Amino acid sequence: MPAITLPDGSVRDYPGAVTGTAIAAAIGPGLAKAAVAMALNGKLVDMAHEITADAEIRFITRKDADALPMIRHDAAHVMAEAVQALYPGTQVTIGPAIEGGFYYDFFRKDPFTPDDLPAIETKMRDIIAANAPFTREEWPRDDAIAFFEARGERFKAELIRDLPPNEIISIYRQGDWLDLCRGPHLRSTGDIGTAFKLTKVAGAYWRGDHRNPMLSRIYGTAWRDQKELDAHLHQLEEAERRDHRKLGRQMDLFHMQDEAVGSVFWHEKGWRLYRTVEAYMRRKQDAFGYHEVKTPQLLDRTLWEQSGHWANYRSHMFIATIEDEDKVLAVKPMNCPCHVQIFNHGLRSYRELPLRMAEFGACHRYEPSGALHGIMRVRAFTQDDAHIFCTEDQIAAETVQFTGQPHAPAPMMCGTAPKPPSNSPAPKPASATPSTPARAPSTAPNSNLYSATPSVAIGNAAPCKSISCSPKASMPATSPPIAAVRGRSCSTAPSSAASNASSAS
RNA sequence: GCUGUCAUAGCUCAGGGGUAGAGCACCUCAUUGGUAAUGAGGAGGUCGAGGGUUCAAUUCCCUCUGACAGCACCA
Repeated sequence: MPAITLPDGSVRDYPGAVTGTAIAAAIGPGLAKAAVAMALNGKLVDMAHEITADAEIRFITRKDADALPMIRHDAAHVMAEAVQALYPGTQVTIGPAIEGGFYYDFFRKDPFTPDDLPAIETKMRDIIAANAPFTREEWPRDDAIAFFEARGERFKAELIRDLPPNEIISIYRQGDWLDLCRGPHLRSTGDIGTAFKLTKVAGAYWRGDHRNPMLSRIYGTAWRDQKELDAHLHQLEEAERRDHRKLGRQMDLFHMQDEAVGSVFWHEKGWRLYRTVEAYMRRKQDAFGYHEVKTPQLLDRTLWEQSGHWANYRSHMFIATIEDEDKVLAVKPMNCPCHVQIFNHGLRSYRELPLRMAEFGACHRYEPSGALHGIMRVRAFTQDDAHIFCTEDQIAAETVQFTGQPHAPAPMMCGTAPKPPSNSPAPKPASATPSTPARAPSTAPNSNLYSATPSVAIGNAAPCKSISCSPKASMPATSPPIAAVRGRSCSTAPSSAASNASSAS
């Protein structure tokens, strides 16, 4: 005797199991026509889903935001049917909805090309026009595996085999075609509508692993109506107009050429912008108590062996040798070991901590050719890098301050810094006083000077997000353990710093 | 790196086995009231590089390099 509660609070009692379709029909023909799915106790399910217990339901129409991912997911199914109809022997794998659209990965000897898209799209429109209902079935696992294997669908069979043991194996049919799918789906292919477009083809590794076979992926975009589709396509055009590579050329800011792949030739106007940004960042980090340094770009391999970079990133490092010396140097891919060298130089006192060391470090990395992208992913770049040397006790506060800092209003004018708040661990950026001169960290042990640097690189490499700590060995035995908290992180610390370890994050 | 597409004038592109074309930009002259384009003329290219096929290659084939999209990577 399920009691169905509707969004308006009304309750309808049913003598037995009831489907969303029946409830919508009972409410009215308009809703019955418009409802394409329902939220059952907040979870999206098919209209044909049988409700057997008391529940709250809400119907989803095509106007509902929740309908959009379903439209896209269904479009992916229809695309897969179209592809298999047009290209027999093509194996299906997975096809999810994604932001802005959907894709489906296929396995096929000859990958798809953009020329194939119009035919597939036409076939999809036929399938949608046929308006075949989506129907759900639940199959025994072994039957499902046997079925897909018999059809030569080894990827699908593998997927089913790897599903958790208690997972229900559901199959969705649309006309003569079927696919393994968790659902839910719209009522029928016609519910997808016509506001979709296949956009591009691309390679993609099976299960996202480069050791696996390369699949052929087709991307599409799908929307609730033509207006939305047009708006989306328009947005893409606008984004293209604003592409930094295009603007860089139009505004004469920079260029790149084959003789220096992944490196930027800054023209006068571009370099002026660069310097403006750098000056801003330098003012900020001065004010936040960072000490700017400059370290070498070419360093002996022994240092990189110590740091662990040689073992982990050798294939991404540029190497330099000299004819009359038996030395191997590496162009630095990171600044970390260099900063540690400065910290190691001479005697240090815990009174200097936290010591925030910053550098506009010119780094080079041999990035994979396929990863290069304008001046966003390059092989030569300047890292706005920083390392914070501090006691274990200071790690939390430094980290909190660092991570909060990017959103803090700049508390300073050039050459000034905020007055350190009294010993509270959390920063109070908003209350910063802009007129207090910067304080040298060496005179302020355990102080709460604002820390952290805006971790933005100019012409950067891959994004770095983690914060890690490096133990440091050569401190006097009486001193507190030292940790290096870093803005832009590396996974390895100098191995010379083996003892006295304080580790975190 | 992988899959696919591509590489022709400064830019955006067309072309196609018989040593290259447009628009814009540029230069010259004329014009100069007019908000996305004044008129006339001119200059500008070893058709990415190297091989191969051919009487002949920018065009067809191969290799390489680079770009673009996605995937993988991203200290």
